[in-house]
Amino acid sequence: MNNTPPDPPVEARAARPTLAQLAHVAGVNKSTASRALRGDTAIALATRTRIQQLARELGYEPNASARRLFYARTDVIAFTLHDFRRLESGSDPFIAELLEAVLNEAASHQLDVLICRPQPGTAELDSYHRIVGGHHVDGVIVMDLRPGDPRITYLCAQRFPHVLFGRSSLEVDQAREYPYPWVEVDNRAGARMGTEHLLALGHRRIAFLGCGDVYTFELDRRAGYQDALAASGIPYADELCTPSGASQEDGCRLTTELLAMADPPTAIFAVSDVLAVGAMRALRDAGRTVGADFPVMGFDGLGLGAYLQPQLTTIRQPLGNVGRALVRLLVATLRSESPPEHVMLPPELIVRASTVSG
Amino acid sequence: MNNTPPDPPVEARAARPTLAQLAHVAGVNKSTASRALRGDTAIALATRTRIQQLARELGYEPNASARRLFYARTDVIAFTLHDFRRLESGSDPFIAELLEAVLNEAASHQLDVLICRPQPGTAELDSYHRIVGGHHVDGVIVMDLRPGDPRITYLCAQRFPHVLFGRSSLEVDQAREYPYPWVEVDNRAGARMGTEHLLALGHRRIAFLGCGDVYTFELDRRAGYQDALAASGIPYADELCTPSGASQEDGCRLTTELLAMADPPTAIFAVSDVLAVGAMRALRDAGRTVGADFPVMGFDGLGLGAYLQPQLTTIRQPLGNVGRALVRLLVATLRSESPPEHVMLPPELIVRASTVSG
DNA sequence: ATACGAAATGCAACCGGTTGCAATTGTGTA
DNA sequence: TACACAATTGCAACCGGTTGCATTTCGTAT
Repeated sequence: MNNTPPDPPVEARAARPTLAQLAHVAGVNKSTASRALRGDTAIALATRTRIQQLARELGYEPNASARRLFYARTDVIAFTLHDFRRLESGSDPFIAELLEAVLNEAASHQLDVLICRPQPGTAELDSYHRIVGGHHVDGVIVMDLRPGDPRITYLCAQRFPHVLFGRSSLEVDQAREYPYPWVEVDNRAGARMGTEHLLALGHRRIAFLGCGDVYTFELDRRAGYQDALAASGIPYADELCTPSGASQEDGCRLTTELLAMADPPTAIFAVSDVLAVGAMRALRDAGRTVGADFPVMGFDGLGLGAYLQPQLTTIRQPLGNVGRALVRLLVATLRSESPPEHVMLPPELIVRASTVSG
Repeated sequence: MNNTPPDPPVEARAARPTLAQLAHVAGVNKSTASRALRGDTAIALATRTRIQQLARELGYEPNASARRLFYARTDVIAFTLHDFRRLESGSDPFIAELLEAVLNEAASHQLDVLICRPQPGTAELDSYHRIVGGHHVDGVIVMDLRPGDPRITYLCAQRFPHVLFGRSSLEVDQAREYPYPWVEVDNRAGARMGTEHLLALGHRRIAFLGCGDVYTFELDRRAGYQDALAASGIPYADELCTPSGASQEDGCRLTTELLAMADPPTAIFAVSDVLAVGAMRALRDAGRTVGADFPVMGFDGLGLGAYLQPQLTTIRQPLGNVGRALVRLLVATLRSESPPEHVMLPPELIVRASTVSG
């Protein structure tokens, strides 16, 4: 039984032949082989099938770099992460859920996806220069936009195909159509809906837990929060809206500070589920009970919200739809099929035990 | 103020010049420009700085495809996902945590990362043929191995650089050194540790909740489970080890079936945290209390375990270390610096409220 | 002034595919 | 048998970098 010779487990290296080698074996010219493989009917059927068969036998695969060089096209798109984004489920599952949808949709368009995180210690735009200028990819998905985002400026100046998740600044986009597609969740309406939910529960001092006013999505959510207050005739209190940071720890810390105020808030609207988790921890540590007693709500609608105790009320972003739309619109732009589409998706209020008792 | 002309927001397309164009502007030959940009001291210092300066002004970036064609190297590595893996935090945060570490480590080696999910409806190996044969990437990270995994066979036959997270079959690797690096968490020891924890709590009928015997990691964990039973003189009961599937729902369903047995288990060891979550739900639905009363433990040590109510006892895999090691070893292989390293990392038992009461 | 070696730059081929066009072969018709 | 024309296939240039080697330019020693 076990008398197989002690070969190394790797066989002699398979040749992975080039087109020239394949053609040589087939006894035809490189160009003939190329046409045969692409199914060009100018090549006689017999020759065509013979070469295709041979290619299969030899395991021929066209060299991607050579092809890309000729076509000036890579069939790869980039998914670019901002510095603060983390994939780990503990800190930022948001990206993971979005990426999942992007990967699936990209696969169905025969595109590969390159994930780019800015190199630590380099300027933010460096990776864009390299990736975009060097034609590493055909298009870019950009998220976590800020007003006047320099990445957008660069991509537009280069006329490089891209799609935004979000918008870089309200003013510009309202004045004239942005010449590239974007997908956005109506953050303002969502935040208003969430704040109204807390107002309907009878709360008047509602803290707005943000991560800092840098990002457009936060500005929009803050505006929605203010809309809701104004509609109820409640004055906006700046001390209830101190920014914290993006992590759970930040949310926990700021909530502790809020509770120590002379006139503390009676409910918390967090700008993300992750911050809400931190707020819940702070409240628990302070001996408070999260729920109808002291409501906390998040924003994003991540899967983890359903695991929490109590389960988290949140504004769900349809990240699956967002991811699919991003890729679909980017593909349309690459094919320049049509003027850029701008998609605004509605968020959804999910009421759970963290704001109302079971 | 607002009297700026109604230009389109994109400026005239920046040229993104080629090397030839750059050289022409500089009044030198293509080859001189190339050498100047790479800092070749054969080029006079004055010429060199002049060309570098010009390149900066024109925003020149070398074309990646051309460079890759010449060097037969892409500086991209592939992270290949198996069919059943999902990134969403609700279903499989495992990948997200691993990927996070891989991305960071890759960035520090100046490598880009391509994420590959097999195209739906195509043979498993198709994406490997395309990516590997077509030189899309320099190396591949492979995970979710099965005994006799065809991907491994292919990669070895092609002598294509790769690194495994896990091993494809115990027998082969024990008989002789695998010629490529791998990183593994000691699944067998981990599962034994976990099972012993449940045994120490006095349990004798411990269910092993698996996702099917396809993957090596599960076979190893099952072996560790059996080791622990054997060491305590407890007979292995096949009916307590029915496989379920990979999702929460699978874990929930199988647990419900287990509870309906004539002689049901009194504790559950799940092969993954995700399955454990499903088991906990089934128990809650059945009116049982998870904890000292009916312990449930998982495997993986994902961040979500700390959010659960009760918090989940688990065997933590050091996914950060795994990810860093995978990239580091793959890079070493690409540089063929040294014979392949094989790294075995110890898992860690994290005892929380799902097996012992607070 | 002449020669000579070093310094600086240019020429051309190459990486592996693709394609316009020319050249060859083969078929049908006058 | 000769000729027109279609069907096949080959030649060569190109995509945008890189590099071996030849060539030019310069400073310096004789």
